Formats: sequence, C-alpha cells, structure tokens
Amino acid sequence: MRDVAARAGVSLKTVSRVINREPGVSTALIQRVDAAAAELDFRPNLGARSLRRSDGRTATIGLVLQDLANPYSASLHRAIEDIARARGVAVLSGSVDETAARERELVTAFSARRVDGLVIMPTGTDQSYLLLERRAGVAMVFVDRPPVGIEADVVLADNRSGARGGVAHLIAHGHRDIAFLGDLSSIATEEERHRGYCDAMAEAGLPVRADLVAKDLDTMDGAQTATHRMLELDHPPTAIFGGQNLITIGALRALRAARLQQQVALVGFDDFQLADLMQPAITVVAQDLQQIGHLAAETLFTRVDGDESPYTTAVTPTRLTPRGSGEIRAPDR
Amino acid sequence: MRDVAARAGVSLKTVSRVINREPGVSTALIQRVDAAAAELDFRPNLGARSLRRSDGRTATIGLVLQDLANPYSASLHRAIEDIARARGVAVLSGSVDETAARERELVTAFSARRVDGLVIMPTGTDQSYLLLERRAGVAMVFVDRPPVGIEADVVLADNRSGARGGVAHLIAHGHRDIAFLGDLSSIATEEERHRGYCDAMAEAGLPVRADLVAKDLDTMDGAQTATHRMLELDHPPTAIFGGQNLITIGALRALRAARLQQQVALVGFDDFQLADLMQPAITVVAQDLQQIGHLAAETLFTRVDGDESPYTTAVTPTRLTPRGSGEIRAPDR
DNA sequence: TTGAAAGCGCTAACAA
DNA sequence: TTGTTAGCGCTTTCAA
Repeated sequence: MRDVAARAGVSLKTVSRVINREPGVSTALIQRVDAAAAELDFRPNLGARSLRRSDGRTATIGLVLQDLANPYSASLHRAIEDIARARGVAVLSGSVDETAARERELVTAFSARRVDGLVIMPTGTDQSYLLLERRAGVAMVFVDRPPVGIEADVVLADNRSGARGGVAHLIAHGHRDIAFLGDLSSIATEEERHRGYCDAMAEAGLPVRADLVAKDLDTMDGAQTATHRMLELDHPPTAIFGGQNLITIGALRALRAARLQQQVALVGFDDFQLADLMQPAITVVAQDLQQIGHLAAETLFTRVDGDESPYTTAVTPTRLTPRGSGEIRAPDR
Repeated sequence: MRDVAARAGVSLKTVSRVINREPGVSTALIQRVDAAAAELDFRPNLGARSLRRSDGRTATIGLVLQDLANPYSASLHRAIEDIARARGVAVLSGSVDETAARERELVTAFSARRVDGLVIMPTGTDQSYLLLERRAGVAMVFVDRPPVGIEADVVLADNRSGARGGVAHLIAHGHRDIAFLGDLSSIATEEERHRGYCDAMAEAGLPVRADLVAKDLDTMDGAQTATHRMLELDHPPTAIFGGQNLITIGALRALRAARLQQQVALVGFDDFQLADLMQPAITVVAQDLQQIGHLAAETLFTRVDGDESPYTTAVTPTRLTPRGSGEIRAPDR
C-alpha cells in the first residue's frame, strides 16, 4: 500500500480510503490511486486490516461439521457458503468425526484466525468451553443438534415429529411389528427420532418390542448385522424404520441379502442419492438441508452484525417422500 | 499478550517465546507464563503473527473446488483436510460451479487472506492470472484438470487409459455398438475420456459411429434424453459408456424407463454411492480420490516448504470395478 | 478534501 | 536466559 501511495503521489490514508471506497475523495485521486494499484498488482491484506480495524472483523467464518465428505455435511456446507459468498465472507471448515477433542481443536484453530462467527454441528457432551469465544465476541449458531452447557441460536430439523410421521406411515400400511434402528444414542437427534418412533407406536396403541429396537449402531455394517439378526427372530419385523442415512442403507443391504426387500417395508430418516432408483425405491423422511444451512448462516450474520435479541431455536419441517419401500403392506395375519 | 506479560511479570518477548515453544526459556518462566495465559484465557492471534513473521505464513490454504456439495469435490476436500490437519493448517474452500469468474473471485478472496497455498480444480480456459499469485509467493497445485497458461504441479487421474479400459471391457463382452456420453467438451478430463473411448474402439478395429457419441451433456436430464434418443435409433447401442457420474446415472434412468437395464450394458466413469445396490449393480471406472487429494496436499506443502524442483504431473491410476451392468453380453447377431 | 502520527498483536534483530 | 526496540500493512484519530 505504501508503494501504491508513492506511485500515486498521495498519502497512505488516501490509498486506504480509495481501496475501501470511502466517500470524500476527489475523482481525480481515486483514478490515480486505482491506476497505481493496478500497475503494482496491489493485493490488500485482510489480516492487517482486521488487526487494525476497530471491529476486528476478518470477513471469515468457521464451520465445524461432522465429515466434509458425507453428503449431509457437504450439503449444509454448500448452503452456508452461498449465503457467506453473497456477503464477501470466506469459509473455513473442518471435520469432527464425532470426536469431542477434534471439535475443540477446530474451534481453537478457527478462533486463532479470529473468525467472525462459527457454525457448529456439536459432538461433545459439553459446549460450555465456547462461552470463552462468545466473550471474545465470536458469534455462533448450532445446527443439527442443540449444544449443551451454553445458550445459543440453534437450527434443527423436526426430528421427533418427522420420525413419528414416518413410523405412522408404516402403521397406516398395516404394520405392527416395526423395528427401530438408531445411531449412537449420545447424539441428540437420534434420541429425538427414537422418541418420535415411540410416540407413533403409543398413538396407535402398539407395544414397543425391545427386541425390535437396536441403538448405538455406528456403522452401516452394524445396521446390517442388527437387521439380519432381527429378520431371524421368531417374530421378525414386517417393517423397519432407519434412524439415519447409513443405517437405512445397512438395513437395505440386509433385506437384499435375505431377499426380503419386496416383503419388509422400509422407511429411512434422511434422503440420499439414488434412493429413487432402488428397487423398490426407498421411502424417506427428508430434511431440507438447504433451508437449514441458509437459516443458520443468516442467523449467524445477524449476530455478527450485532443483533442481541434473545436466542432462538428454529425447527425446520421434514418431508415424508413415499417412493415404494414404505408402502409395502404388512402381510395378513 | 501484553496482559499475559504483565501478569507473569515478564517481557512481551518472553511470552512470545513461551507461546511458540522456542527453546531457551527457563522452566520457571515457562510455567509462570503458561499459568498467566490460562488465567487470562489468552488466545493467540495468528493474523498478527503472520503479519510480523518473516515468512508471512498464515497456516491456511485455499481450496477452489467445483461444488462442495458434490461427492467428487467433497471427497477431495476431505482428503486434503486430513493432510492439512496433520500440519496444523486450516482450510478455506469455495465452489466454482464451472464459472470462470467465480474461480477468480475465490482466488482473490483467498489471496487477500494470504493463504500459503492453493489447490485448484480449474474451470476457466486461462489460469495465467495466477502468475501474479505465484510471484507473491503463493504455492499452488491443480487437481483433476490441468491449468492453461501457467506451468505448475498437477495431479490427475488417468482419464484416457481409464476410459479405454472401460470401453475395452465392453468390447470384450461382445459389444460393437458402444455409445459415448460426455460432459462439456471444454473440460479437459472429458476430452481425455473421449479419446480413451476412441482408442479402445480403434484398437479393436471398430468404427466410431457419430450417432452414438453425445457430448456437451451438462445435466443428468441431458444425458437421459440423449440416451433415450439413441435407444430409439434403428441400430441402437448395445452398450453405453458414461463419461461421468451424473451422466451415467442419467443413462441409467433412460435404460430403466425403457426397461432395458438388463439388456444394454453400462459402464460409467467415476464411482458413486449405492452403485453396488442397483439392479444390475453398476460397473464403473473409479478414481482414487483419497490418493489424489493426499498427493495434491502433499505436493502443495512441499512447495510451501520451499521446494523449487521442476513441476510435476502426477497421474493416478483408475480401477475398473465390475459389478454386473458392464458384463451384460452383446446379443448375438 | 487530504495527510501525519499512532498503534492493532505479534515477532525479528539485536542488546544486555 | 531475558529484555528492548522497531515495524509487518493497515486503519484510527486528529489536525490541516
């Protein structure tokens, strides 16, 4: 910038004013400075700017997601990027892999780079360590799961009623023996979905059979094994509710292996690519990830801009998408 | 940091030394400083550090990808993140959506934040604008496609021979009328894959029928329509080679609609989730995205560390994964 | 409308 | 082993 000032024959401050398009600079000087900047290939240094600026903004936010490679995180990432881009804000991101330590590591790394805000898909059982960041002026919004130990804005899908709707759909097709396959029960969304399952069963006056509830399935293989085992019971389930993407696919694999995919109904939470090209196509309860991402980003930027109103929890609706697998009727008894 | 120095009763420089774990500080002082830092919730400011440091490093790199939400970009992203994480480097990223202007926008945004390096999946037909960044000391590696107008390290899949292998596989199963469906021909990888298709046909002494080559298909729907049209020819193809993920899926949809998925063979470039659960399961030529990502990141960091050896182009092998759709034999004639 | 001086948080260079 | 001083590139404050 000094070089630009020298070349344009003006002071440092004038260059700064022109670069930032501040009003009150004569047209002649603006042109001279712009020309000099272009000739010298001037590249502003945002780090230096935010160091000096009174608000300290870096025009950068941090995303703490579960796994950048999984479609759920990736879709959220993209939705948030779109909102950030419109504001000239860059996005740092990282994968947590359900590891509390990694969550803190990422927050520390982003915090050291003075992000203006954080969007966090929390993993650990305690997010109170973030009080520190908040005190330092970092805005934050939680997505997918609520935080523990800190009050903040949250954007969630309606997990409980979504699951209830999916299970009710199965009940409406004559099923009574409906299995529930759940992810790690430490994950709040999973608990909510399990509650939704219980709600639907209770509403229909159906008992929840303990042998048809498998929780803490942390891999696709685990879900496949659990399903396989259930199918070999004396009274196997006539329908299965998959608590999550990979779990649903695991269940599907087990059904395929047993050649029961046309007999046993299947509804899964979360949509996935090619679900509609399966045979039968898979009925799912889908979240609107774009809506969740947009909402989270917009909420974050409102806070970055200084909004101090009470924290909100936004619950976005889910949508049941019947495609075939969830409409298989229960066999007559 | 000043506050920490005051509280520990030492100079600024001593705090700096302790924070950076520089040798030559007495144990007693290290402890005093660490304690003071903890009590004051000291959070180092990497921006200020890189401003002052002689090497100017920010421990941040930028990723310019096609679309963070698509599995190809997302897998690369994740692979690069893993290498960066091991070095304490944070990752900025953004989506280009095949838009040259957006590519430059992202580079400008990352450059203003003084990233140490860039991994770029290039879109535009000219990357010479990056010479400027290189002169400013930014390391860079191109992935998936080679750059134009600048020499640099590149990591690519072996598109040509991968496609040739896939088409040869179809020929080995008796096919002669093999269709090729390609993405935008402005994309270098697409051209290579088309060449691979021609190679395989030529090697087998088979003519390339112009009515069985569709290029510039930019959506899944486009591929589906093109496939549909080919299937209605007097001499329809008995096998199809899909030049890319979404194109293969589009072709599959058209085959499904015509109930020909068990008659017409299909091999696609790029693997995709659930390809193995299709009926028939889809045979693909798969890239090793993790290898590509790791290689790109490692090459980048070597450059960041000052390596000045000649630029390299790494070509990673592809792998033909037979699953069923590619092994459908040609009907007798 | 323009500029000079100070200083953001940190580290390099040098001195004690 | 520890401290002092200067300054990275920029914006703020205040003065002209």
